[in-house]
Amino acid sequence: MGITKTEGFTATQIELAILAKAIGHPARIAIIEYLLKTESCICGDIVNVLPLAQPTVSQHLKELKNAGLIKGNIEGTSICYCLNEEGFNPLKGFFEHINTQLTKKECC
Amino acid sequence: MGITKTEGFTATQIELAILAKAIGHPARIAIIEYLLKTESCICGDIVNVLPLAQPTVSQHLKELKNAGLIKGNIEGTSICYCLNEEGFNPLKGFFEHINTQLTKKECC
DNA sequence: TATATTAATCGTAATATTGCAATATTAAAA
DNA sequence: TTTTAATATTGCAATATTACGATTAATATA
Repeated sequence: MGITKTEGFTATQIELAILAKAIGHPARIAIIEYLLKTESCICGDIVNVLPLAQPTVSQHLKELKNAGLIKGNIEGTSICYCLNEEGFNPLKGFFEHINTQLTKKECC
Repeated sequence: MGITKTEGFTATQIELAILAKAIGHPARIAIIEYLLKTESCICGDIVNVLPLAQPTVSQHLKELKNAGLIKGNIEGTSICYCLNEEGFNPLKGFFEHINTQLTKKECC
């Protein structure tokens, strides 16, 4: 079907899935890494860094923005994108949870 | 196109994307959570916990297995699935990296 | 051996994603 | 006001994903 069933899952599970899915593309990983290492929150030269056409990059930026992982500020003709710290919190918590639980058990 | 371009991205970026994508579905989040909290690595009753049909669950398990996030051991007619600790390391590292880098900068 | 039981696989319909060319939009600069 | 520059949006085509019924495969058990 291509459509993801949501009934029967918790809001947290759905939220985590949406966030992980947003990160689940090399271009979007690359964008996050770029925004992480750039001093000033650089804008549209993200396009020059990625091996993708401008509309495609714009689309990926939109998805990260929808997921709440980045935010964009208009600055003249260009737009300053940067990471949204709080956006990462649910996933951060999830991995911390995995980390503490996993060490307690050994099976298979 | 639906096909993800990989040329131009680093192996790490592609690896992280594949892992994040594998986690990017409520059912697969639910499976991970279930395996985390279950003492013994319980098997096919994962199907009973999820609001999805057995073939669908089987498919999700396969994807988690392909990504290296879980492993399965045959036990008679049933299969014992459990988390693969090392499989989470790349993402764990990625989020630690984000965490340390993010606090250093404040913009937008 | 016949029969359950459990889980994987196949086939398929519905929908989502990815990528890009073409075009539109927006705001600065000339 | 025209032009230019930077981004977003639209409209596809190609491919991937999701979900499930039907079936198969594999192993216990009677």
